[in-house]
Amino acid sequence: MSGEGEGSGPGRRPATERGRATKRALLEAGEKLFGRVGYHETSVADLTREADVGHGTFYLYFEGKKELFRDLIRHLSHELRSTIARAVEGIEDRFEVERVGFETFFRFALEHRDLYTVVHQAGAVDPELSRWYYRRLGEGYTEGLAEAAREGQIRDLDPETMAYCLAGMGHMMGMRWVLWEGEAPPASWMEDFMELLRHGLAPSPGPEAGR
Amino acid sequence: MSGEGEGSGPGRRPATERGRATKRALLEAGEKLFGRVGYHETSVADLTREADVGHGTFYLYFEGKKELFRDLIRHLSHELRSTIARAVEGIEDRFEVERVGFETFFRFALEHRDLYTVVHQAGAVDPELSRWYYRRLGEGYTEGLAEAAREGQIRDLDPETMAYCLAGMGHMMGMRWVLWEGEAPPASWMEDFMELLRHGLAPSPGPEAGR
Amino acid sequence: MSGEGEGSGPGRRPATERGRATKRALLEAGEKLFGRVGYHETSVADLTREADVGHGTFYLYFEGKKELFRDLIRHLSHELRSTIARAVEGIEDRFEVERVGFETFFRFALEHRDLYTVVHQAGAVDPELSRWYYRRLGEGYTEGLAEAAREGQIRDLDPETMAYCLAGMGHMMGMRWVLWEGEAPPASWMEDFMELLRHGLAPSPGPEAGR
Amino acid sequence: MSGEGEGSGPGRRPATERGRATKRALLEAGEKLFGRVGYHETSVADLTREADVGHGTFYLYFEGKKELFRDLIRHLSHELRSTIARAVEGIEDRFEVERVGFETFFRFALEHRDLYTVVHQAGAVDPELSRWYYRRLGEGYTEGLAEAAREGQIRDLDPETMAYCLAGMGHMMGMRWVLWEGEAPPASWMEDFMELLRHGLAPSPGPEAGR
DNA sequence: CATGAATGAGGCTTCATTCAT
DNA sequence: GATGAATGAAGCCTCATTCAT
Repeated sequence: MSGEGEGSGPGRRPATERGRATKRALLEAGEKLFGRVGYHETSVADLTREADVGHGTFYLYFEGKKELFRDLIRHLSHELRSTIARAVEGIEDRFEVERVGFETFFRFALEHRDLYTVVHQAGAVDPELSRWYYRRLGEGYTEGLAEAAREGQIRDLDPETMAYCLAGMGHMMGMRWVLWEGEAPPASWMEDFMELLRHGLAPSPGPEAGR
Repeated sequence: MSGEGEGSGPGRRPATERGRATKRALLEAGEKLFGRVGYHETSVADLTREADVGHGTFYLYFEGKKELFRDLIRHLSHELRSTIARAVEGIEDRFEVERVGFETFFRFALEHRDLYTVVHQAGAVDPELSRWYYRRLGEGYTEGLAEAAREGQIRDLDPETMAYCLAGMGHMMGMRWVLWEGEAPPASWMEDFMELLRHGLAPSPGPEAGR
Repeated sequence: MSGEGEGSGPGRRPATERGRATKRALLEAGEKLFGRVGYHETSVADLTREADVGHGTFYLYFEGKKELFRDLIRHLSHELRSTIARAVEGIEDRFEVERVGFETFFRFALEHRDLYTVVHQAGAVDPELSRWYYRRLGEGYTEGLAEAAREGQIRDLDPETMAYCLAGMGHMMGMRWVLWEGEAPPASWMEDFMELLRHGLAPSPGPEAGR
Repeated sequence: MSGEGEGSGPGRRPATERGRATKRALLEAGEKLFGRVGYHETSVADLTREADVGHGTFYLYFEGKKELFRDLIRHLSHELRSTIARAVEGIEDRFEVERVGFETFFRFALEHRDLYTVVHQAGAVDPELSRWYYRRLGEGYTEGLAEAAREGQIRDLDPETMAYCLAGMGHMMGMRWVLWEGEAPPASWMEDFMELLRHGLAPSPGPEAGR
């Protein structure tokens, strides 16, 4: 990944099946408690209690509280990106990619609401980590938009700019609906949002007038 | 504001000029330290040391660390909204309003970088407060877009949807540039961003002539 | 009085009428708050707020919180003793003296319930003061019983022993009724109590009827 | 016990032998320091220092200072009542029960002087707890006296009244001698006290006719 | 006489982390 | 691999008291 500052590595790797189960239980406890109660409001004792393991066991698998947090973010990042990638795989039309992509994103966020909430705390827990997360997301997005632009499917603007703008819209809508209301944005919002995208991103009209 | 739950009010109000200066010094210390070091990494002792007042003095003006934080957010919210309002006052063309508005926003964020960073921690400190902040911003924005839509200046979509989308773009661009790079988004980004806005928001062309 | 330990003196004496009123207000605040909330749970700030005077004003009249407490105890001690003395003045029969004395005591405690509660904290605030209070009470009581014994009105036992025993009964009854129930001991208790005083626990002999 | 309000239970129960020893050490420290220095004058740091354990260890076994205090009172209450009960077990004559009971009480108080002193602070630390303590004591005592009255061994008065009166005498004598002088009431006091119990204040009838 | 701002020592409590079993 | 007891640094907050106005 990138500079963690103190640097680390993923705690100890569990060797036995039992160990794996323990580590998983702790990660799940982290997802649940960090998401619902907050990182700073959750103590290691809370985590081990929730995971139903001994207090000291925690340090067998993580170097500290922050590392569990990082693991969670890394995990979410990977999961989210691959889930979306899988969902849009094979779709040719870029607008369809966007529609499906965002729908997948909102559904994912909703299904992993606790985990999604965790991301929103990243900046306050470890700015570097937050940066890494968004940059990573941005890179993939930029890539996709660049290709669509090359193919003339969308307006020929700086793909990174477009990526951050689109991501921002998704971010705010996710906050507004998934985080605050606990539901996906309603159809009407999705339609208007797509309308915005469509005209905003539509390639400039063509031969005679174009740009 | 809205329901804080425990709520309370802004600590004790200073009665003398000296008191006002002390409270101001503490607020400035909070802006600086919360912004640079982070809310959870800043102790009340750090604040009083920075403000150069006795430790106990803090509690004369604030009920606790969180209240100072809230004051800061409230202050920023007000300051930001009124700064933008002043900047776009009198401008007729909605796209010009957007351009100037966002430019003002980025400049403001850059000039109050510490304070701006504080907002990004709000969700992790007090979710309710964060909600209040964004909702407040969203309301004003929605209002403006609704009017522009009524006047036919922009596409007739749900103003709230548009408000959250635009705010999201600004949010992410602010993060990318102001927070990460310490500078305003470069001109090229602003241009592409406006292009996106312009076509996305442009009123639907109507049967005969489009634009 | 006796050894205060750090010794002191009654704060500053108010010189003007206004000063006297202020000091009185503070004493009343002390009676009320110490009584209802407790000595340790009451801060000087609470006292000045209740008395509606400036915070610093307190130290014009008292050397500290403890001194106000002492003043209260001294005052109560004097008031109680003189009230009872006045009530039993002129009564010849010792049993009547006891009856009236205890009734007066309970009524007094009830009417000055806050103040009475204050005494119960004395031991925990300043053991020396508590001792002084009880010893003072004991002395007067002992005196009275000694005289009654000399006159053959009551059994010829060590008057001090009797004094402490009688005081103990009153103390516990006061606790049971005044403190816990907020009312004077009911008539039935008073009767049985007097019966006990008069004849102890031995079953009434009644040569013919016994009971 | 009864309604503590916040109530809770006795901190965490130690699971190992080592834990039990630690908790015991803390309780003993509490008995000693609360007794000699006073509840409010004793800090948790004092307690852990005396018990020779780390500061944080305290909170493994108690929810706070007050809970240790409560444990102490509960413990004393139980200990005292069972000690007296054992001492008077099998004694038929009620006056002998009283004599032995009070002697046992004074001896107990003397041997656990620190702990006994703690009780005297209960009212100032937690009025509810104090009430509980005295009521509990009163109940058992009332019971015993009621039975003796039924058997015609003692005067037929309200047993509760008698219980509180007798308890009061013991209380005050305990204060006068155990607390203030550090010794049990001298034999002369005990004799006169028993005489009082037996016959009350009425003058002894004299050989022929009394008064 | 009165005030209220200011102070800093000191109390309570939490918690990440270590370690012996 | 697992545990839970132990720790002490560090944080938050209160408050009696002083002092300049």
